[in-house]
Formats: sequence, C-alpha cells, structure tokens
Amino acid sequence: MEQPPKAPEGTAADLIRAGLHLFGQKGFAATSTREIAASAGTNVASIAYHFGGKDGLRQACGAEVVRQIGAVLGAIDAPAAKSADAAAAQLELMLRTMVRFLVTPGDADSLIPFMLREVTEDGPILDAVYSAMFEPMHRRFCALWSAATGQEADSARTRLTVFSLIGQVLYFRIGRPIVSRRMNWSSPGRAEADEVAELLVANLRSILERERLT
Amino acid sequence: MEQPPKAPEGTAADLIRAGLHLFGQKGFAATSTREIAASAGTNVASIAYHFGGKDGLRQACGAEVVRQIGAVLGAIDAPAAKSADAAAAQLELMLRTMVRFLVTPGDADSLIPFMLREVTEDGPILDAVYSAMFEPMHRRFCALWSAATGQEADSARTRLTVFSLIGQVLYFRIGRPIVSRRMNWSSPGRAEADEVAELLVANLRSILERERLT
DNA sequence: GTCTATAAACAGATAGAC
DNA sequence: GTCTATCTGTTTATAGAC
Repeated sequence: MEQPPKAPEGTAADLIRAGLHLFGQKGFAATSTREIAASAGTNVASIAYHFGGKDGLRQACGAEVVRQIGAVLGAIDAPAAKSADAAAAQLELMLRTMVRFLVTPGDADSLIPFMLREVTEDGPILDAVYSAMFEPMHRRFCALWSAATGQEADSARTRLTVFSLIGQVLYFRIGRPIVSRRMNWSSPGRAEADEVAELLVANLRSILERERLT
Repeated sequence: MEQPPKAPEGTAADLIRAGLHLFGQKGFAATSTREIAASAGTNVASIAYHFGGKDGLRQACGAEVVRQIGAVLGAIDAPAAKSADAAAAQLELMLRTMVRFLVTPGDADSLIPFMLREVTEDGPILDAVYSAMFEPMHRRFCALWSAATGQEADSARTRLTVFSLIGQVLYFRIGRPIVSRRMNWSSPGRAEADEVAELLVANLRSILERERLT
C-alpha cells in the first residue's frame, strides 16, 4: 500500500484551512494576511514563520488540495476493468462520485473555489496541481473510456470526449450560483446532487452507446 | 427593430475596456486603479470622475458585458421553430455559435474571464447579468429543447439537461489552461474550435435522440 | 474634462521580546 | 513557536489647478 501524505497539524494546518477558505471565497489578492491570521486564531507573523510569506501559504494550500483530492480519488481507484461492460460501470461510478463530491456541500467547498481561481490565474500552483492531479485523473478516465468503447485511449477524440463528460459535471459546481437561481435551489443538497447524477449518467450512456465499436 | 444599447465612447470606454481586460486577467482586487488608468491612457482621477470609483467601473464593465453578449445573441435570434427538426437544427446552430464565440480567441477574451470571476464572486454584478442575460438565454434554450423533444420546457429535467449541454461548452473555455495542456494546444484557434464543436454537436444529437418523444 | 499632488488607510514583511 | 510593534511601500479617494 502506498503511503498517503499526512495531513498538516497545529497552527500551520489552521492557517492552511483559513487560507483555503478565504482565498477561495474572496480571492488571493483580496485576502489580507491579518484576516487569515485572525481566522486561524493566530497572529500575522506566524504566516511568515511557517510558510515564508503569503505566497508560501498559497503554495501550501495548493499542496493540501492535491493531498485531499488524492485521498478521494485513491478511494475509488480500481484495477483495470476486465470487460467493456465493467469499464462502463466504472465510468458511471466515477461520474457519480464526482457529482456527489462536487455538487454536495461539504469539505470540497473550500477546495473548489480555491482551485477554480487558480485555474483562471494559470500560475505556478496550477502547474503543480495539473501534473499531480488533473493529468493523471484525465488519463485514467481516458483508459476507462478506451476499455469501454474500443476507441484509442490517446486519440484527440477520446481526450476531448472525456473533457466533455467532465465539463458537464464541473459546470454544476462552477456555475452553482447560476444553476441555483434557475433551479430555485437555496443550496443544493443530497437530493439535488442525485438528480444531477442521474441525468449525467444517462448522458454518459447515450454518448457511450454511440462511440462503442462492435 | 429593437434599439440596441449604444457602445460607450471616449475616455469612459477606454477605461471600461482596460477594466474588463485587467479585472478578467488579474482579478478585481489585484488590479490597481493606477494600472487601469495607465492602460487606458489616462489618469487615476478620471475613474472617480466617470464612474464614481473603482466599484463603479466594475459595474460599468458588467453592463458592457451584457451589451456585447446581447449583440451576439441578437444576431442568432430566430422566430420560434415550426417543427421538431427545425428546433433541433437551431439547437445545433446555437451550440456551434457558442463554441466558436467561447473557444476561439477574440473579443470574448476580455469578457469571459471577467464574468467567470464575477460568477465565483456571486455579487451584485452577477445578479444584474443573470437576469439580463443568463436567464433569458437559458429559457430560450429550454424552449428549443421542448420544441425538439416534446418535453416540457419548464420541467426540472429540461432545465438540468440544458445546463448539462451548456456545461460541456463552457468547460472548454473555463478549463482552457487545463484542456490546452492536455491537448498540446499552444492556443486554441479556429481548427480546434471546430473540432470541439463537432464533438459537442454529436453529443447533443445522442442526448436529443434519447429524450425525443415519438 | 483632465491632470497633479496629497491625504488617510491598509498591505506584507520583519525585528525583537518572551 | 508565538506575538506585538513597527517599517516601508502601495492602495483608493479627493482637493484643487488648469
């Protein structure tokens, strides 16, 4: 078994939690170190002490995102599917897991706004998170798609198709303020997440059907 | 014919252009008024003079987004489709237009990052843009979907399905830094946009097929 | 309308006591 | 490791000349 990276503890962990929350909510530049320190129940100087400065804290937050998402992904990691049907079933499971994780309020509420901002920023944190998380995850999705359809896992078409599937899920999180308004959801809960998941699984099946080589 | 809102001119317009660009690129808080003024070729005080302050400029940028997107949408506005097939064809056209507008670099390069940040911020600008743009656009999409499938236009299922279709498109813009890395695109051009459009139209057809009531 | 100069508040980093 | 006090630079807003 692989050794999972251990969660930070103590003041450093408090600062990361506060940073993830505030950076995600208000943005990196808009969040002051004093605010972070207050939210973490400590003083401004501790940020420089533990992370070398505000930028160091930002990097540590990125690493924490990788660690937490890695833990979620590790839980649904499975050996390569034996048959096309098994691969299709595993795709559905991944989709449902993603929807539940992304749409239902919970721990991810700090991670996702943070990462969303880092994606639009397109800076060094995205570089790190991309190679540690997005790329491996996308590759695994492509491999499953290949096993389920018989298509090549490395083709541009397969890679784009996987992005189109992921995009469907992500929009329900990224565009939550818009979706919630239109759906009259005060805040999406378990029932709403399941409704979305069922629809997206149905879409997956429809698209899968078409791409399947027989 | 409806009177389209006129484009701002002069220094005010220069400031809005600069604000849209810089707010989108670096974020509202991270952009200084000096930087905006310099980019617009004027002085800091002109921001307070024309818009009452930095926040006023932000609002004006939001209004400009509504104006510009409204112009694009107005161009593909069409009378209600007569048949299911005509509605389906119009859905495809809307999808292609959206992909081209969103994915291909161009004028939208300033608008989209700006709006993306405003969506995650979930503040008063989003409120305004939602009712002026997102909601009417989504409703029109739902009406077309209803005409193409026979489903109810107001059902939760229809509204969610339309979001899933929109989500597919938007992710290719929102996640551009990630997609570009994985696809080895230095910067997506017309050819890449067409490749994405073909795939998403194929997805639309597959999903449409399933939902069609006969 | 445009611009310079300045005011008042706030930022991040750090020195040094404990 | 933790914290207070302070240094230095930058922010927005504004007063007032032109």
